[in-house]
Amino acid sequence: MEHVAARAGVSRALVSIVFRGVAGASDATRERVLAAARELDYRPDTRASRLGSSRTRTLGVTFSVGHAFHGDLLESLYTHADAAAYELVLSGVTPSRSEEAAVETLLAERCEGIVLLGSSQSTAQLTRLAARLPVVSVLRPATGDEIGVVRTDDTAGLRLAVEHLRGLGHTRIALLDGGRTAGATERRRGYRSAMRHSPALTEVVLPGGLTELEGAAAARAFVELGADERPTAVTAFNDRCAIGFVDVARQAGLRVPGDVSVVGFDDITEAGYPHVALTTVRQDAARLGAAAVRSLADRLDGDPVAAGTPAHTVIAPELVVRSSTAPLTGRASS
Amino acid sequence: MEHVAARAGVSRALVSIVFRGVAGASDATRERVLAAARELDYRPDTRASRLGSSRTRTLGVTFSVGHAFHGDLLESLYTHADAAAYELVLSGVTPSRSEEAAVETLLAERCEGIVLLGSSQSTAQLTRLAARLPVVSVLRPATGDEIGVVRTDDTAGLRLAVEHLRGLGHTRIALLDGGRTAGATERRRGYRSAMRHSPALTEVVLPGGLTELEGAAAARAFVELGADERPTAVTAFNDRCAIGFVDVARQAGLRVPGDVSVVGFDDITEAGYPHVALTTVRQDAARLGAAAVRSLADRLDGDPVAAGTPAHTVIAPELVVRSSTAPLTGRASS
DNA sequence: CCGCTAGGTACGCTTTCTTCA
DNA sequence: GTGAAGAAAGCGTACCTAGCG
Repeated sequence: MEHVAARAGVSRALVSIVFRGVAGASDATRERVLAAARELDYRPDTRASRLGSSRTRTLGVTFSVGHAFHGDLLESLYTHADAAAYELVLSGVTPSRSEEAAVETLLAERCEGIVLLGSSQSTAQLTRLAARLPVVSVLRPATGDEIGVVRTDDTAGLRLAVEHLRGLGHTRIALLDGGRTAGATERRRGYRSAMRHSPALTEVVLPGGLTELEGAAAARAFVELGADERPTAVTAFNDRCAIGFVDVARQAGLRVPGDVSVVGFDDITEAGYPHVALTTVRQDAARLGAAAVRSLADRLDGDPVAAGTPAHTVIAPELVVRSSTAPLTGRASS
Repeated sequence: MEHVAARAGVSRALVSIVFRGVAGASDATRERVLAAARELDYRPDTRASRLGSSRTRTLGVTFSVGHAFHGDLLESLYTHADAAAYELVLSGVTPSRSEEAAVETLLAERCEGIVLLGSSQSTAQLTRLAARLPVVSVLRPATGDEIGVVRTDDTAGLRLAVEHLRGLGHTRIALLDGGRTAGATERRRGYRSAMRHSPALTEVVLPGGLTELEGAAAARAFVELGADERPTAVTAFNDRCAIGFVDVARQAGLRVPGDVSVVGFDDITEAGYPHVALTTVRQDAARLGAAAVRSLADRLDGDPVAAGTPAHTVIAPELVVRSSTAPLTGRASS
């Protein structure tokens, strides 16, 4: 920094002013400083700047590595954090690296707030963490006043799915359940409430899960059902589960959507590929990420309204109709 | 830190010694300090520790968010960095956040070395970066003495695939090419050299790519080929491409492996699912990650042998035979 | 020699102050 | 009033030295 100051013929304080982008330097000087920095290949040391200032302006994020939808969320988080003048520090969760460990490193980095993507921590753990610094849980509903929540209206999402299938004439509609995964309870509730809305509908809940593997297993169970009692439509916990289901159903000779209509959840990139063309309930990654950053930024930047109990932002899902669903035909099963 | 010292009845220097895990404190004191820290919920500030010491003991990693195989690599990197007493700082690449930007933030964090996963930077950029600090490119071959490379032997991988198919009696074997992606050139070379090994083999190169989308497109082109000239086997750029190909081929009425055998590359988790059961060339994520960390650690920890030209580590791939390949039958096409 | 204290400097910045043109 | 210099304190550690029992 001193070298840059010397080269630009200014004081070190000026260099600091220029790099922080605050007022106090003329455009000419600003350009001179930046030129000197470029020539010396200098860039401010983020460790030192965070130490020096009272604020670190850093948000921590835990995410599951290799999780497609988390990738979409990260993209949105990067964009909105940048716009709000925050930096992101990432901490990955892997089969051998727990979410707790990931959070530990974020705390040691002294980030000011934490975004948890699809957290699997207990409410007690979340509450303890939220007592320490602002926390927002994305995709996972959480109780407690201290913790911000940003999620899709899962219940409404499943209602959309069921309504869509009912509108196509289906009455026996199965749910591929998500078990104890984040959001699964809400989706089950949405399914049940939509199904009970009309007495003509028959509920069938099959164990599903997060991945194609569980969708495939569910499809095998589905095929085992006699043609008479077999549902004519299925709404899955998520897209990957739906895709696994479709694969195995087709391998077993069922036509999709001819014999069974399938609806997913998330709208991951793959769902939109022409050869997949999965009808699904879209979660809006862009808005989820924006809301997560806003939740933390509002609290950190001292918005007195937000300072109290953090809001629970629930974003409306959207049904995306593609080619995995079709009207019920006379012969429901082959 | 001062509070912890006071609570444990020791000096600040002792607290530092305990948390750095260096010699100079008795076990009893060590326990007392840790207990005090636990009670006060104290943990050392990594920003400050890195500032204070001459070494940051930090490795930067760029990766593509949502990329399944990068997730596997990250897991391995976390494990081995930890073992080598380095911390990892992650910087994600997204459609709207370039690899250059990702590297910038890593440099500003003052990490001591950089791991690039599937870099798409030019050789000139890589060379410039490598002149600044130790760099290792994983999955992407790179020329230049300054830059470490850790990759799978892509050429050998495609030879394995072709040999496997030839051993099953196939002679018309197509390649779904990866274009300009990292490693594609090497795989193409492996394909060509293996095919030319035997005059009986007929080369067919179709444009493929990284995702199911491109595999699906290749399958459409494949189906268009007359049954006579249509290859009986396909080796794809990677698993996702292979999976897209299989999906569309089956939708078009071709049997896999009855009418066409398919080999992938990578061995992503999905390839091993029973309903997918893709024969593929496995890249060993665990060893790739280990080698990447070792490459940097050797150079950083002053191993005089490694200090010169960093090694190019090439890891042997392994053929994993599942159910997407079968012997050529009398009627090669339906 | 070990375990420890006490006090210092260093790290690379931020931030605030006063001063000057 | 605005742009800038220069000084000084501080951030939370690491690390060193001197010294004590």
